[in-house]
Order: sequence, then C-alpha cells, then structure tokens
Amino acid sequence: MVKNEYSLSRDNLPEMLRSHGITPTHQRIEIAHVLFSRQEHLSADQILAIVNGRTPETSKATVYNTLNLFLDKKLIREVIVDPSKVFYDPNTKPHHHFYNVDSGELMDIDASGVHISGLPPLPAGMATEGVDVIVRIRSSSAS
Amino acid sequence: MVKNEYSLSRDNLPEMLRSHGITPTHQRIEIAHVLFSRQEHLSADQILAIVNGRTPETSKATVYNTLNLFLDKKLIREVIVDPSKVFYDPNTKPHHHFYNVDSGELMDIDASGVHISGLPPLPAGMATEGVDVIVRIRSSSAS
DNA sequence: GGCAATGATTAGACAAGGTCTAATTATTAA
DNA sequence: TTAATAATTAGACCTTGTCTAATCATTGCC
Repeated sequence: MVKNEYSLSRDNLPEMLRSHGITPTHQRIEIAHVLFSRQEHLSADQILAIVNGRTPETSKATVYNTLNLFLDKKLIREVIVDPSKVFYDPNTKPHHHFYNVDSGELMDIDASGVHISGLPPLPAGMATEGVDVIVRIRSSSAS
Repeated sequence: MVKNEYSLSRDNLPEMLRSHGITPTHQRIEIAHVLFSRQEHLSADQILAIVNGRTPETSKATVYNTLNLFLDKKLIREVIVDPSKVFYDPNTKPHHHFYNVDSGELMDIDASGVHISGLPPLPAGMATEGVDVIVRIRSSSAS
C-alpha cells in the first residue's frame, strides 16, 4: 500500500531529509511523518495540533520554519484556495484540485490525463513556474 | 474605449448599483468607481488607500462590507493566488490568470479560447461552481 | 417638506494566520 | 569532549479581516 513516494516509516525519514539537504531533527521528523503518513492537505495549525497531540513538543515557530523549509526544498507544495489559510500538500507530483467550497475539502486530480489548450503565449521573458487548476464544486442540491 | 461592461461615469453608477439591488451610497459609489474605472486587480487595503486618497471618507469596515456585498451580488470576483491577501477583480466574464510570483502582478487570460480536457467526473451529487486556472510565471532569467 | 423606521457607516476592539527576535538548546565535526 | 554552528522556543508583534454598539444617512409615507 504505497501511498506516497516516500516511505511512511519514521526510520527512513532521517535519511530522506538528509538526501534533500535537511538536517534531521526530532521536530522535523515528526512534522515530515505527519505529512507523509497521510494523504491529506493540512494547514499549519492542524499540523501543530497533531504534532502536539500527546504532549507539547513543537512550537508554532518551528512548524512554520519547517514547512517553509520543506517548501523550499520541494518536499511539499502549497495549495492556495482558501483566503484564510494555506494548505500544505505532501503530493508533489503534477496534479490539480477539486475544492468543495462548502466544506473546505480538497481532493487531488492527477494531472497526467488533463490537457489545457488555447492558453495565450507567455509575456516576453517569462517562464512558466506551474499551472494550477482549481475546480470549485458544491453540493448540487444546495442553492 | 470601453474597458468594462459598466460605464466608467460616476453618474451612471447609482443606477447600476440599484439595478443589482444595492442602495447607492456615497461610499459604495466611490468604491465602485475605483473598481470599474480601472482594469486592475486590487486588494482591500489598496482600495481603502485610493478611496481615502485626498481626505479620509471611508472606513475599513465599510470597504470590507462593500466588497463582500459586491461579491454577493456578483458585481466583482475574488482572486485567491496570494496567501496573504485577496484580490478583487471587476472583470466577471469567464477568465483565468497569469500570476507573476515575483512581482505579485496579475494578468487576465480570456477564457473563451481556453479548453480543459481530461478532468475526471465530479464526485456524486456535486456541481461545478467554477474552474480557475492560474499560470504561475516568473522571469526566465531569474533562478 | 418633515419624520419615523430602517439600513449604512464608523472607530476601535478583537481574532487568526503568520513572522520576528533574542535567548536557550541541540547537532555536528574534529 | 568541546567549540562552533544550526535549530528551537516563548512570546511579542504585524497584517488581514471581522465584530460591536453607537452614530448617521436614506427612504417611504403622511
């Protein structure tokens, strides 16, 4: 049951972090474990709550530091769909999202089958960094 | 030089607002004028600053109240690309965006020529509210 | 026009997400 | 083991956005 490109085992995480140029600390390993052992889009405050579930062991500053470090090292991705908070996505393979505007739930759409045609040429001297498609959905019974 | 579906003249704005079920007040007319006389994506604090350019005449609360009212009445649209602030878009025709991740600049992409194929079927009981495409770009000389 | 009743605006307190700082603590290389 | 460096921390701080209770404008009606 491989859900992710990285193994779920805590034992393998230090080496994985090291291979991305990140010195593995207790807090970073715990945060990585939370992200990679789930197939979920989590916000910083959710990660903070999970990591400190049993006993407080990681500060808010470290959670943000670590998430930004993981972003920088391309271990995770930001998903910006909600004006009030950022979601962090452990899936770095090309993909898009369904976003349930009522519940706030996010679902992945694999990008391999999706094709976008008719986009205009880029402005001069610009390169594409990425293309995000967000399909906003809601219950069809709701108004 | 028609830049928008609504006339730029302040004189026509009261009737336009009324036709959307909005009672036209001084502040709402000014905010509408700021939005519809420009082809720009503005944040709430930018609108607040422009409206109060000469002399302070509109409070922060009113700017937010009015923007949310205009959103509700479908006069404007929200654009969520920056984790720190929402942009308000006076263009309500279907369109997508180029987003310059370095400068924060947003540019419209008319949706009429754009086609997206290969999206999976919607989850059961769900309807599409809208599809947003964000092409994140950056200067190709930058790292 | 004048006058309630209703709706809009206001200042400022408040809330939440996220950043910063200076001090402490952990990791690392030797 | 130790010295140097890097990571973590608590809590202050900042910014975006919301809320509240009081004031002010708009409107329909006589």
